[in-house]
Amino acid sequence: MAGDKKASTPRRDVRLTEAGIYAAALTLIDTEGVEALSMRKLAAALGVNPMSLYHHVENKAALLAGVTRLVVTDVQSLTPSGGTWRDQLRHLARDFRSFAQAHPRLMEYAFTSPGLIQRHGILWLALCRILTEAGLPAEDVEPVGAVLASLVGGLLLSEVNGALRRLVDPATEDVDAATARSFDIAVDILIAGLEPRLGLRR
Amino acid sequence: MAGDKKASTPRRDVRLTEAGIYAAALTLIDTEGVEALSMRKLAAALGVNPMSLYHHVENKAALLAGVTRLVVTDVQSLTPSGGTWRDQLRHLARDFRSFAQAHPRLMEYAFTSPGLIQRHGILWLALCRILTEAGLPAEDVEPVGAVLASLVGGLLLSEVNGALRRLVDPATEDVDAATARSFDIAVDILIAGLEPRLGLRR
DNA sequence: ACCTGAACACCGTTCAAGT
DNA sequence: ACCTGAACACCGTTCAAGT
Repeated sequence: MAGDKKASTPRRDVRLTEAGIYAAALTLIDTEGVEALSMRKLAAALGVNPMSLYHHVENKAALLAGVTRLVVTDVQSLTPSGGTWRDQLRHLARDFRSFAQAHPRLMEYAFTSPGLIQRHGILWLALCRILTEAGLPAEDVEPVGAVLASLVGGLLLSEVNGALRRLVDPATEDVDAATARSFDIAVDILIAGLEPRLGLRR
Repeated sequence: MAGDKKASTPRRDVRLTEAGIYAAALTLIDTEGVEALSMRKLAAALGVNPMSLYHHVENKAALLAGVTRLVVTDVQSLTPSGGTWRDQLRHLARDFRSFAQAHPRLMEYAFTSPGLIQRHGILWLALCRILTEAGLPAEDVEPVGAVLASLVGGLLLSEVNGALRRLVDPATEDVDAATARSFDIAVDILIAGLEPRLGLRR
């Protein structure tokens, strides 16, 4: 109703800002995919000269990194909450998944390049805390955590890029249910697989 | 000694062929990465006009798919062999890993796009067979197999793109040993996690 | 300080023309 | 049949110039 031709942000002369650029880039990515994002198209969406972007963003790589950072730090809402370590791990995995599903096109890129899960990032710290509380020996927490994060990341990537859908029987009618089930299976396997590594205390 | 400027293949007038194009593309990818592969550079490496490629390959996407297929069907050497299902699964995982490590730059791309692991492909069939023989209920074989493939794929991607290296303590001196250990941890977790899903027979 | 136009060195791909 | 040159519609980015 507002702007038909100029996408959703006709912010003509509103003064360019780094955050504004990231926001516009994100909606472009969500709509058309990362491969469709170009500095020139982004500038056009913002109603600005392509070169103006370079005053706020170093280059395209930095732009993509910035957008990813913006989205990933948005997941602050991780509820560590109580429950058994199993429940907490399951909860964390779900958070990770819904975060991936919020911006699947971006995730296709983000999972590919390293640095999605940051050391000292929220996901990482939460994961390590849960593993420690579960009774995993201290020296195993980081290596096992890294492995778990990579495994789950891979699963989410397969879900997001359709590889999982292609592997599971293609005749499935309810795709969403099938991939949700896949996710549950994965988390169950990982939790059960963790069990023997924990200390004697349950 | 032979050709210094023209890369390794100075195949001037040897008549262009689909296989030759794939081979040249693969060495280019192995050397400089997928993002450095362009139709024009590839043509230059072959000593040929860029447009000539289009007589043997539909477009760049088909080229990449072809190179991936070429490499992936090269892993025929999967030794199903005997041993417990645990050993066989471990063996299969290692095959998958060494295949990823043979062409890491290509894998960065291949893991990202769906279709690396094909239904009815060798890896997939071997995986399903092992799971069946392990005693996994028949209706679980495909969903669990899809999940395992995605999980391991994610781990290998993290290894290949450096995400894993970044997550595990960056002060590690022997990086290869650390990522090899990560892989062993992952496979152990997956095998242990599979255990409770198997039938009563061991 | 912020923005811009012109320009450079690239892309993938189409198409009509050559042999 | 196979190859090519010119051309089209794009890229990211630099740089000197404008306000």
